[in-house]
Amino acid sequence: MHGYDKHAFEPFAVTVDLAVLTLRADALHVLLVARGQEPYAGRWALPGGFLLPDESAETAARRELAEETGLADVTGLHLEQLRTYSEPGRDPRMRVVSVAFAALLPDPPEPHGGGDAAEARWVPYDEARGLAFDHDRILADARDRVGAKLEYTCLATAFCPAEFTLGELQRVYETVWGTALDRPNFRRKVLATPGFVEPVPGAARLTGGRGKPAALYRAGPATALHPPLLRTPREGRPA
Amino acid sequence: MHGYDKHAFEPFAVTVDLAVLTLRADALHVLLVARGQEPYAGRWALPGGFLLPDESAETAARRELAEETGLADVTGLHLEQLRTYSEPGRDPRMRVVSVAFAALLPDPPEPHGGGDAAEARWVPYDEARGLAFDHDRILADARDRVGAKLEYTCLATAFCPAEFTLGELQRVYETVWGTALDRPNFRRKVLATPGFVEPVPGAARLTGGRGKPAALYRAGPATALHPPLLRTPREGRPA
DNA sequence: CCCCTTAATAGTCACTGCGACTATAAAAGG
DNA sequence: CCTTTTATAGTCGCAGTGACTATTAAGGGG
Repeated sequence: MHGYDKHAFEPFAVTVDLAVLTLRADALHVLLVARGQEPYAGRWALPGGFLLPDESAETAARRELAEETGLADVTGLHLEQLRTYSEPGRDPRMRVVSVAFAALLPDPPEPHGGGDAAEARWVPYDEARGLAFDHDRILADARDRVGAKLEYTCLATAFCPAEFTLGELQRVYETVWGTALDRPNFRRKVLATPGFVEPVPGAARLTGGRGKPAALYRAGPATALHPPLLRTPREGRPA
Repeated sequence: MHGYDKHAFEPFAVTVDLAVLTLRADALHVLLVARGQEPYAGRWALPGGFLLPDESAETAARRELAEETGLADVTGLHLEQLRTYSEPGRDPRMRVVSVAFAALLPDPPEPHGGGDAAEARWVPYDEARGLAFDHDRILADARDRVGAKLEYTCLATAFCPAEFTLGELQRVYETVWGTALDRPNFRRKVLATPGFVEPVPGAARLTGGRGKPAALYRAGPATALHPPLLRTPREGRPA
């Protein structure tokens, strides 16, 4: 009850764990670091670390994100608090309470070795199993949360660069959800939602693609989708 | 990271804070306790307390819920982890990291004095302002989360007793959302969602109400609402 | 240079879900 | 017997959307 002299309390170690997600080659990838020491030495784990004395969990998460990705500016990146994992046995050494975050990156930096991690790699989501601690669960929760928020928020643009085509935006949905979407219907829906995307004044993408050049869009001011873009899959996976 | 010998770490106090919500007289109420000591002595606060050494946050939250409500069995009650509040200045005495939960009660127990709280009261949500610490924000977050989850989950039944009428279920939505809903449309929507509610074999509520006796329903096995029950208000508040 | 492929964009059609509304049924109270 | 209250049944029309076809504009290969 908030009365420190009425109840003894145990000190806990508090960490943040980050599920850093991005899209590489039309597949959802997650940033993993190799553990160099026990426990779980040699296993892959989510990046993370301890809270410093004057940090909030959000501040610590953004600091870790900058360290691990090597990116100079992480201020614009979407950071989402998932939940806190506090089961007594989740770290075999001591009580560690961990606040988990999901981070969404538009352009993944190269397979780097930033921060103090021995090794860091982008791993396809489907191959990221057998992680250290309870990180399998944290990663699954991150994907669930992001997938759900795609339905009723404008979160998808967080996976896209500043200017993007509707095809790229659609591929975000298809990749995270693992379903194929009808292109004209997706287009109609996105453009009918005010503030979701806005066209870049006078531009079209030309020599890059194979087909007809697509118009470029920017993320709009809207944050919620009304009505939502519901997950109703067709049969196949995206080509 | 996660290498304890590479980085020093600060020990933190970890608490849980509970936004215990219920419906009394067609108004959303929250359980508050009066603080007896500094800081915020005399102010109202959300119930909560420290994690014990062998407890997860969920376990501690359920223990606190039982202590504060005085209920013998809290196993069936819905407990929802909101998020973790960890800003450095949120407790003036020391670093306290708090995992916040929302708890939903069907039948509120009488204005009790359970647990070790000096005084505990049910307070209408609209009058619960000026709480201690950052509890105003936690409470607002709780209401937002519950309101949002009513849209796309079957959470509303957590506010109802084991057997309830569709009118009671509708009043949950109207009270939490603060909007009036069309009764025939609500009924059609709920009954069209498989697994949301199921009729009690042979029962109807008789002498209690004023009008035609309503059929009784139980919560069904479904957990998600597809498609969702979107918040589209009419003009007035419920009578 | 023509044609095939690829991808973006435009448009159609029908069905579903839902908001708005009206009508009927079954109780209590005066 | 009437009014009031609440539950239940049903109707109508529109918006959103799934499924589908057509057209446009690029690149690549013969």
